[in-house]
Formats: sequence, C-alpha cells, structure tokens
Amino acid sequence: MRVTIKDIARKTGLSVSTVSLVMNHKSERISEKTIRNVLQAAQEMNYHPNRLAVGLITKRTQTLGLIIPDIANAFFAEIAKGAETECQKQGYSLILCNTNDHPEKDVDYVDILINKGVDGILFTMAVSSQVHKDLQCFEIAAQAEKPIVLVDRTVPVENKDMELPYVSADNELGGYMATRHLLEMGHKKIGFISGPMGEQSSQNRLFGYIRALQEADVTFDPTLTKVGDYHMETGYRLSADLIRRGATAIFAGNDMMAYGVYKRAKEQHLSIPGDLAVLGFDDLEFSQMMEVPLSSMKQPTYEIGVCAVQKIISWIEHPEQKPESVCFKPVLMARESTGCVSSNDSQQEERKRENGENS
Amino acid sequence: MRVTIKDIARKTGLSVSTVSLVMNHKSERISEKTIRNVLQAAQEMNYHPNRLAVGLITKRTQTLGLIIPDIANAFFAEIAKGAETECQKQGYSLILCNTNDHPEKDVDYVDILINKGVDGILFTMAVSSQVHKDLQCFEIAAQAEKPIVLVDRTVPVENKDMELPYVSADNELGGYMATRHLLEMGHKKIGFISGPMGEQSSQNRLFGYIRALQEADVTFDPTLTKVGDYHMETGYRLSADLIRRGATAIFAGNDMMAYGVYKRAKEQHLSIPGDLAVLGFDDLEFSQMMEVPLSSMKQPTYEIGVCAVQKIISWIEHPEQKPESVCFKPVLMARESTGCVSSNDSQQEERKRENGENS
DNA sequence: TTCCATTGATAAAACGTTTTAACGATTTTG
DNA sequence: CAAAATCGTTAAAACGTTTTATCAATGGAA
Repeated sequence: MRVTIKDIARKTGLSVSTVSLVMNHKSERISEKTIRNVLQAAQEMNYHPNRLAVGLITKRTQTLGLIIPDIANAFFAEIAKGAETECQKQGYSLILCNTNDHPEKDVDYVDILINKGVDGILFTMAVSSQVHKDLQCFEIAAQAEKPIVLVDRTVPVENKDMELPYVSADNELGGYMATRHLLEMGHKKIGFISGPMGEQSSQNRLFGYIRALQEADVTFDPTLTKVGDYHMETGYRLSADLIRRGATAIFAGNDMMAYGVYKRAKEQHLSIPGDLAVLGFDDLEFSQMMEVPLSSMKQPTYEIGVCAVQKIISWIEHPEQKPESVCFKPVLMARESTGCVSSNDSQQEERKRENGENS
Repeated sequence: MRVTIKDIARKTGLSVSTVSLVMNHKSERISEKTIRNVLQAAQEMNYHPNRLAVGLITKRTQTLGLIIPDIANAFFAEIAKGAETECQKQGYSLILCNTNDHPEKDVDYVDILINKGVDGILFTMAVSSQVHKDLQCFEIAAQAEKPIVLVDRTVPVENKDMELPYVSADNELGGYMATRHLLEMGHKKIGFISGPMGEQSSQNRLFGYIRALQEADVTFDPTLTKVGDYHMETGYRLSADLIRRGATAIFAGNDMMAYGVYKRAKEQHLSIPGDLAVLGFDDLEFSQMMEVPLSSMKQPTYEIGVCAVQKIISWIEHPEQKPESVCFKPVLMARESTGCVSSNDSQQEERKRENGENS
C-alpha cells in the first residue's frame, strides 16, 4: 500500500493538518522541532503526496495538454520536445494528443483534457478541409475557465477580447525573406508552391511572397502560384507547369514539396541551382545533407514549444492577464540550391526572437 | 462552475448514488424511468464526471506514461504516435516524458507518473554511459504495483520472475538479415559500424552480423567492426578506416551513420554501390529519396508503439497474468545503395509480426 | 488574581466521485 | 394474515489531500 499523509501523521504522533502544513511550507506558526520531525518521517517513509487528491481540492494538477495534428511530423515533434522540456523544468507534465488533423478529435480531446483537470491546453488545431470545430473547442475551454494557447496555427476572430494568444513563426515575414533572397540572386520569374489555403500560415507566406515582389517592382503573376498540400508528390506534380512557364526559381511552401521539385528537376535534367533555384520552408534536418543542399527558411520550432509553455503557465498563474502573442522571426538558411556557398550552417543559426504585437 | 453529479442529482430529485449507478451502467436494479431521467438530465446539463475524483476512489485513471529518450528522434516519434493512437482507441491518455537519455530523469519521471496515478508505464530507458538507474525505477513501480512494459530497449535480469515484458524489433535478426543481404550481393569484406555497446540492441545487431558471416564461412574480422554512436558525423569518421582496409560494403547501425558514409564516399569519389555498398538500419523517411536511395532495415516502429500499449492495458486489466514479450521481425528495404533496383517500396512493406518467446 | 495576546497544533469541512449495506414499500409465499 | 422475498432507492463511508476557524496552553500585563 502506498504511504499517505495519515501514515506519517500517525508515525509522528501529529495531526494530518500539521503534516500538510509542513509539507507545503506554510509553517510559519509551526515549531522548529515538529518541522524537523515531519520532514524526517516523510523522508524515511518516502512519502509523496497523491496528486489526484491534491488536484481534487486545489483545482490544479500541474498538467498541460498538447493537441497536435501529427507527432511523427518532425515539425511538431520538435515543438513537442521544446514544450515537454519546459514543462519538466517548471514542474508540469504534458499529455500528448494526436489528432491526425481530424477536427472532431480536437473537440474530443479538449473534453477529455478538461475532465482530467489539466491546467491549460496548448493547441494546434486540425485543419482538415473546411470543417470548423475551433469555436466549439474554445467554448468548452472557456466554460471550464481553462486557458488555451494556440501553437503555430492561428485563428482569426472578430471579437478582439475573445482572441486567444498564439505562438508561431512570422510566416508573412518568412515568405517575404525567402522571396527577397531569390530576387537578390537575380531571379524575376519566381514560382511559388503554397501550402493549403485553409491554413492561415500558408496564406501569410503567400502575402509575404507578393509583398517582396511588389517591393522589387516585379509584377505578381498569378499563374506562377500553385496551391499545394505540403506533400512531396505535390511538389513534383505542380513544379512541371511552373518550369514550363519559364520560372527560374521555385519557392516551395515546405521542404517536402521542395524535394518533389528536386525530383522533377532531376527528371528533366535541369541542374540546381544552375537551371533552377529551389528554396524550401522548415529546414528539415535532411535538407542540408542532400546532393545539393537545400536552402530553406528555418523556424525556431523548439523555441516555439518552450515559449508556448511559458506563456500558458504565466496565464495560469495570473488568470487576469492574458499573455501577448509571440511571432518568431524565421531564419534564412542559404545553401547551394539557391546558388550560395554552403557555409557553416551553425553561424547562420543565431535566431532572433521578435516579440510582436498580435499579428 | 463545472456541473457535478450533485447538480444532476438535485435536478432529477434523486440521490447522488442513483445518478452514479446509472452513469456507470450498473443499473440492473434501477427503473427504466429514472434511468431515462438521469440520462436526459446529464445530457442537458452536459455532465462529465471529474476524472480526478473518479481516479481517487477507483485507483484507475485511464492514463499511461511514456518515457522515451527523445521525441524529436523520428524513431521514437513514430513509436509515440502508434502508442498514442492505440491509447486513444482504448480510452486512455498518454503522458509524454522526454529524458534526453539522462538516467536520473527516468527515476524522476517514474516517481511523478506514479504520484499522478498512471495505470502503467511504457518505458524506453535512458542509456547514457554506464549509469544504471533501471533497478531503482523498477522497484518504485513494483512497490506501487504499477506495470511497466519496456519499449525497444530491453534489460537483462537474472531473476526470471522479475523480468519485465518488452516490445521491440528483433535486432539480432536484423543484423543477420542485413549482413546476409550484403553477402548475397557478393561482398566478403563487410564493414560494420555499430551503435553504442551500452545498448543491448547494438550488441544484438553485432551478433546477427557475426552469425551471418559465420554461416557463410567468412571469418569475422574484428578490425572491420567499429563502435559508433548513431550520429552522422561518426559514420563519416569511422568509415574512413573501413574503406582503407578494403571494405567493399558497409553496414551501418542506423541510417544517420549511413548518411555519414555517403558523405565520405562522395569525398573520396567512390560511387555507391559500384565502389562501395551501403546498408542502413531504421529506414528513415529520407533514405528512399536520396540521390542513391539507401537500402535499410526497417523496423515496424508504429506497430511497436501500438503493441506496447495493448500489452500494458491487458496487464492492467489482468494484473495476475504478465503478458509475453514481443519481437518484431525487421524488413529489408533493398534499394540502389546495395545494387538493387529501386522497386516499388510498398510491395516490400508487408511486414510480418513474429510473436516470439522471450528473447 | 484576572484578562488578553501569543503560540503551536488540530478538528472538521470540503473537493467529486464510487460502492456497500440498509432501508421502506411492495409483492409473494406459506 | 404474518413472514419472507423482491424491488427501487439511498445514506454513509471512503479515497487523500488542503485550509480555515478554533482550541488549549503559556506568558505577560493590569
């Protein structure tokens, strides 16, 4: 049988209340001697409070929920790692919820997490097709007075007060920086393969792309933009038309699709970057070890996870003050695929963090 | 305020006990009418039992702990995904614990998980240097009567009864199959870059390598075996000597190190597989999309996660009967790097599962 | 001596459930 | 018609904590 607070009360001949007070460091009014006794007994009997009982009465469990689409996706895995590590540091635990991008599961999980008494939820919403379950989720959480911090994927809300804090990369800036880099390398006809337009982040990358073009007085040619879905096969398929239309560079919405572009280039005997420059987004671990290392926009994924946890814990501890959203600046990892010498990656890695106002 | 069982008792004019009985389907002795009333009220008020209170009294939380070294490692991420998905299916939640391979954290986490009342623990032990915290972990769990199922990494124990069930790939067989494949492709001087020898799995792969050699009457040359650490850089470094010693093929303990071998080969202008055949282990997603697709031993990682959860839940529900361990057969993904035509990967993928006796 | 503060400890209520033994009311049995 | 069995419901204890109000004892002041 597990040793409870009663056991150590019995052993010391004190009351349960006294033991509890000592264990919780609320012992101003308790004598030195009994404090020592209690602490020693607790040590000897290896007493650890039952967190269920504690949670039941304090309404705090030191546990967070993390709802994400796919833990096997390197991007989310890295975020999860950052989040878990920060949780650990702050004495929290993390319940992992994998939705496979099914919006109904979002709702299920929010319910479960709340019933299990989590103190808050880190939330990357599923964004399958057009289904919108986000409001339902938010309402459930709001009714239970549990804070939610959005991770990576944001949600536009009309009512400013209802807006939830988010932590993500600045995708508009990322799209802008990427495009600008290609422009600086002398390209004018830059194809863009976006992510699904249901995702805000994809849209923002597109906006950045357009802004950079306009700023350089290159007129935006809609036929050079294709809507993709973040899969390699799609990059392969959609790049064909871009090449046919004379694009000299392709900016892919993520690295996977950029790999697809590589495949297409190889098939058509186009050299990278000679005949075609390629630029990705996410900077997957493997992008730097390809035959022609892939230039890519790196997001500080680990830091996003860490930051999201910090934000939500701060909100938990000060429920009255909603934390500000955070947008991290992406970093350009310029490599051979855009005609850059593959310098020491680590030098480029000093990421800077941009604490922005909402969006 | 959250709606509790009392609220719905009050609303229906019944007692708390009655409501509880109905909600738990223990209503043989309850009239149709009251059942309907309760159910309807619960529905209307959107009542969900507080799992903390339930757990406190039933001593079951429908929650498992997953302790792994690194969630950002694709191998563990895939296992986690399988585990989480199976948990979800069976109505359990999963607490994620990332140790970064620090054995002390293993202990911390076991403690925390037990205090939080998990019903069982899925455990991939940290294996940093020679430190051994495993026994301490097992003892804590045993005292709390919480089942542990080992994942991927096993632990040799003298006392047969104390042995914990594990779920992993058959690494000896994997090493054997890999080596045999290279032998069949005509290689005699086969270099092997192992993982750290602190890990049982690394040792087993080595054993398999040796067994295959002996079976083919090729004498085992110890100078062709190097102890690595699963990092790319190490594959790069250690392959130099193997090449110098005239190895015509290199079997790397994992894909990352195989990539390192690629880098070395490129540097020395050796063609793969013409001058040097390379074979990896793990079959990372990117191995099939390299310039020369990498042959690799695939482990059914997702299934390992699923299976581990099934085992532990079965153990939780029948504490008297400890489940059998499971060893999954690895699958050879033969590609160009060992001189095979890169046929349709999916055909090779039909994995078979080998329910073996312990070890 | 009486009264009031101060000190150190505790009793008891509360958190939201499950579960068992018992209850009164009916119905059945002998 | 009394006793026994059945039926539907419930009171109360329990799970392991935290927290507040109260208590007894001690010491100092009036």
